[in-house]
Amino acid sequence: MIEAGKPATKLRSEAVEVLLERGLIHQCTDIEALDARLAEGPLTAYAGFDATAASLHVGHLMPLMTMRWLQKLGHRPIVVLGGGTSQIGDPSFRKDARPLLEERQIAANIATIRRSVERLVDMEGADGALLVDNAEWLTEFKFLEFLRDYGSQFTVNRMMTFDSVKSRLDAQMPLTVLEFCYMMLQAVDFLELAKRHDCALQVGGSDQWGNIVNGVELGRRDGRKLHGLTVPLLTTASGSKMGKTAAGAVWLHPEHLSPFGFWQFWRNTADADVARFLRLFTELPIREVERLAALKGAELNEAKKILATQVTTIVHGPEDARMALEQGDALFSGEGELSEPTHQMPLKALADGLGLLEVVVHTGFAASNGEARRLVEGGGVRINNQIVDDPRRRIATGDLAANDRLALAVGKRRKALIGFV
RNA sequence: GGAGGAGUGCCCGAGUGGCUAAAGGGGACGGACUGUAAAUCCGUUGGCUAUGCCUACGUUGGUUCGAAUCCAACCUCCUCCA
Repeated sequence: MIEAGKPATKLRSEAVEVLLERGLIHQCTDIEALDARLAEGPLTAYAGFDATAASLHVGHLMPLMTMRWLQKLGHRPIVVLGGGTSQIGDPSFRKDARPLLEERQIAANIATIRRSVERLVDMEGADGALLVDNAEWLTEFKFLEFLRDYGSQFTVNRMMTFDSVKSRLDAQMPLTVLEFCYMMLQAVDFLELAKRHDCALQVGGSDQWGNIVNGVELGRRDGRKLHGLTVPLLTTASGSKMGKTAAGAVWLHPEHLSPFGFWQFWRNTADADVARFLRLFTELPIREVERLAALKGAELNEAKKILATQVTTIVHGPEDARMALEQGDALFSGEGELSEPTHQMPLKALADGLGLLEVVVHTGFAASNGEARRLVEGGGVRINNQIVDDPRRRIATGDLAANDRLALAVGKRRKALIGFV
């Protein structure tokens, strides 16, 4: 296996060229072979997402952007929703087992994730992207058959060499057979997609490398040439994992993070990250990316707005992006206020006695009551533009503006308008 | 195979019986400054139905009124010897 990077020979495919240029390639099983294959003609590629949370987050955006580029360049994406694998839980690089999800929960998560995915890849037409659920085939297997057909293709020896499970074994934490088999299932997914849809490439996060390699190897035993590609781990210039804020992940689904909150996240990008993020998360021509990245000082703020608006357009659509841009401008240029609610809470809650902390947590600006309390005590929380430093403060009808709305701000940049209905 | 050292909170790392939800640093978040940036300075940094309760110092058991701290076994990593 070749780790990453630059092919020794000249590139032949536009796809590899674009993905490299965009910074979307971290590792590849065989970049030259993939390049040659992509140059030959349309290829079918897949990226899988487990339904472990109710929404995708910005970390998932990179494989999805890869899918978009491939589609744009004439290839066909398949997005696999892990209705089957989510029942197992991927142990990769995890210190302990995930709590097992209920089937109902998985189904609900999948429905939400599906909506985000449908925005990101074009499902229309005969050549459109496919959206499939691996429960379709994984739940069909009979245990003995599965063991005989696939269990014989894997050795425990090989499986234990993967870093993704090694950490768990080293830490002497239990790794159940259930979890250990996850990589087999993902490998089988790949082979199944190869058989059903002639899929020959799997794209995933760098933590998926082991799972992907297993699929490629399984394919080889079946006489197929499959390829694997990982996107880089998303980090900020300051070196920390990105996509998680103190209060949690940056969700793609509007119910979990409002389009305005999403826009704000990108608008708040550090100077040093602007160029890289424009490459990774927008589809602006490289020439334009370079022009924007070259802006100096405060002018870079324009580039950040363009970044935010572009990404928001891709994820939430042009309408929401435009509104977010307008609200952002109004909010930070002068006395403007949010005009549309970013969050909803039941009006009834007021009567029952609604605490300020609860509201802060509800907006996602704090992950727990304790954190919300600290924010309030530190003078970082404002209601209707007034700093409120009493954590026991309750929200009453009198706090609401017209239309039963409450303006809440945490820090200078995070603002919400809560609509009570 | 033998001898020694180590495993701590998101990360690094101090702590060798109560004053330890655990020094210090990084990161993150809030405040000041600014360009909704960076750097700098100040503050905060386990959870909860909260004058209390729960969870946390590799794992499991033990000693003790009381353990991250002592004992035993186990697991993993490092160094030295064979």
